[in-house]
Amino acid sequence: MCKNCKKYYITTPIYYPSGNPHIGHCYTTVACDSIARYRRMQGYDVMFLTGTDEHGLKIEQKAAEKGITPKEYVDEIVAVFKNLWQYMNISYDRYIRTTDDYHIETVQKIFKELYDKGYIYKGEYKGRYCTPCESFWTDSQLVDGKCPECGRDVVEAKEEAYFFKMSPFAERIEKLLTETDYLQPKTRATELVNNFIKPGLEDLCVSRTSFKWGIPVTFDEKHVVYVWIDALSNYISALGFYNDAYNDYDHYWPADVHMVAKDIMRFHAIIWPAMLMALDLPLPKHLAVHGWITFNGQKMSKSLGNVVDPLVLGERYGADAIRYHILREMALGADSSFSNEIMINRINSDLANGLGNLVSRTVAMVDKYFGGKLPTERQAGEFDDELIAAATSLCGAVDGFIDQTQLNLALSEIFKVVSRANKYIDETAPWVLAKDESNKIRLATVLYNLLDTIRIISTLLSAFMPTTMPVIWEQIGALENERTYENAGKFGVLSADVEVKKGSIIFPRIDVEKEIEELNTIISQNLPKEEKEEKIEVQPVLPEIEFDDFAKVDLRVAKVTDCEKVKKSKKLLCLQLDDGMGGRQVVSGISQWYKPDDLIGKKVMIVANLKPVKLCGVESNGMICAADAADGSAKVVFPDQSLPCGAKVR
RNA sequence: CGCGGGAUGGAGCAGCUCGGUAGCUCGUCGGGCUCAUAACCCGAAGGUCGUCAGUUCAAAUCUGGCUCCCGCAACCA
Repeated sequence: MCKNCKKYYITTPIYYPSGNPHIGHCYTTVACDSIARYRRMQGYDVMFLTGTDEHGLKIEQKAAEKGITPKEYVDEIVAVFKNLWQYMNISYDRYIRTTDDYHIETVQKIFKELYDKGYIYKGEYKGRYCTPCESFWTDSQLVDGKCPECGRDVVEAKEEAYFFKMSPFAERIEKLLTETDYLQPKTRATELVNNFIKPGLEDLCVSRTSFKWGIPVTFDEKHVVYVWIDALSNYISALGFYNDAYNDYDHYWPADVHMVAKDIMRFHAIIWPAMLMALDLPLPKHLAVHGWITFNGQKMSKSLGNVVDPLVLGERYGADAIRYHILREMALGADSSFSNEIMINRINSDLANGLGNLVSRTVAMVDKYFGGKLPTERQAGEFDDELIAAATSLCGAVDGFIDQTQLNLALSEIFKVVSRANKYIDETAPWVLAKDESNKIRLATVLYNLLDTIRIISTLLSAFMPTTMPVIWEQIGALENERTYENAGKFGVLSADVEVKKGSIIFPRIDVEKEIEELNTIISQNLPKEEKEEKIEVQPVLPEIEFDDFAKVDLRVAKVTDCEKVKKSKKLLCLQLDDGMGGRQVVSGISQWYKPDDLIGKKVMIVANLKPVKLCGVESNGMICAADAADGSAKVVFPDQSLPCGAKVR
């Protein structure tokens, strides 16, 4: 490692291993990997960190379901993650697990320091408590004011908890978001400021007593550290901050880039800076936020059966093709759609037709016209300058986009040169030159220019597609000292008598229709299996009640006379009902599954004597009976449509 | 009246800061070429730039109203 070089520290989030990795995990990781590789190529002393966030209630529960310890459970999944990263050729320097001893040590020390400094204080977490279940619920989780798990009464209760005081940092954080280039893209800054900072930063609950699978608070053993301080600290514990496992904190911190998906932007944009401020540590330089990968327009979801297994795709098309596709498709900040068709078309047009074919035809001509080895004489000609200019200026353009973490644009620049080179072949028509022996020198020049352009392209692309570029180097005869970053801005680097080696096709063209059919088959094969497995977990029957208890619930039949979406809400429909008693208005959270027209005119069952409440400012007098479907949606329970409005259900 | 982003040829996007021939990729159609992975190159068709009004000699671009989408927050009683 070069001591004089500038350092570069880049991180992915640490992923939560409550399930296997999917293509979304791949995006962040592949993007970071590409940047890390590019920086290394530029001569930076790079530290590239990834890992897993292994504590918490959900892991504890998942492990219990399988009858193994939480550690055994995460060990299994972490192996899957690491296997995928190996397959995708991820060059991380360090892999942190929050269950590692040194991380635990760091978190405990940080927690204590924040406590000693007065930023963490012991307080009370107020909520509704169900004693038999030993669980806290928020008001919104309660079902009819009772425990959603056992249906028993809950009591207003307080749980002891530690809180992190964030308000002292509000002003500095607001400035960080609005006045610096910390957040990329910056468009999201206003959103954060308006939603969280302006209303006043609330103190953050940073410990729990309700589960055990976490890092114990050293000075109060019944508490475990809750996710924020545990997970976010990984970025410095991995460097040896407050532990002896590593000792390069001083060298690498602050991070140059934390890359995250938009769902965890908030924690990295507000809580993490607040923690660092409280600890008096320097802040990371950039937070790069990218969007979701959507599948055929829908958000990825297991129940939709659209979770794309990166390994399956990789086996079919190669890890680099997958890497290329997700990097090329995803713009900083925006969502990007993923579908088999988009991916295959992209691979075909850019990789097979564009780059792969360029290499193939160039090498084939050198082989055919010169037996694989170029003569050393040259003769410049028309079109050369334009190609050379495009090739030599490429490196600078790519640098610029890498600096802004705009990898899709960097790739776009590179492929413009691929196109330019293909055009150059048409302009110079080597096959015509080859017909006349007197043009041999010119022909050699044209082919040399092409080879050297490919050398530049493939050098720059090697950060993005590390597996296949060496194959290209092999074919165009680029030696190790020729395919360096320094040479990416220069022309005429390949030796004059360069020798090519015809090889296999680098990116085979994919038969779109056939392939999509096969992928659909794979997906549909997986679907029924998943659906069977996903038969809903039948909730345990609630404790016995007396008839009198049931009689308290007044169920009625009512007809939907009108129905509309509650504006500014995603889930709520506002229904006007004819209940045979003059009508009433009910709000119901089924907007995702029912359009107003689906319900108007239908008769439904309602709970008629529920205490009225306001939802999103709209009054609701009762509730529509609905049941959970296997796919997680809700379905309204429709009574016999001939029943009169107001009929009592018994 | 919670906050923010968006609506541009069939699809996906750029252009809007600093008004003045509407650009790119894919797709479609026509032509060229034959070195190459039926790939490559050239050309064409296709857009009243969401809607209504205003400012202006001139608006995709500036101003205001409206409609619809998408995030965030809140909300499945």
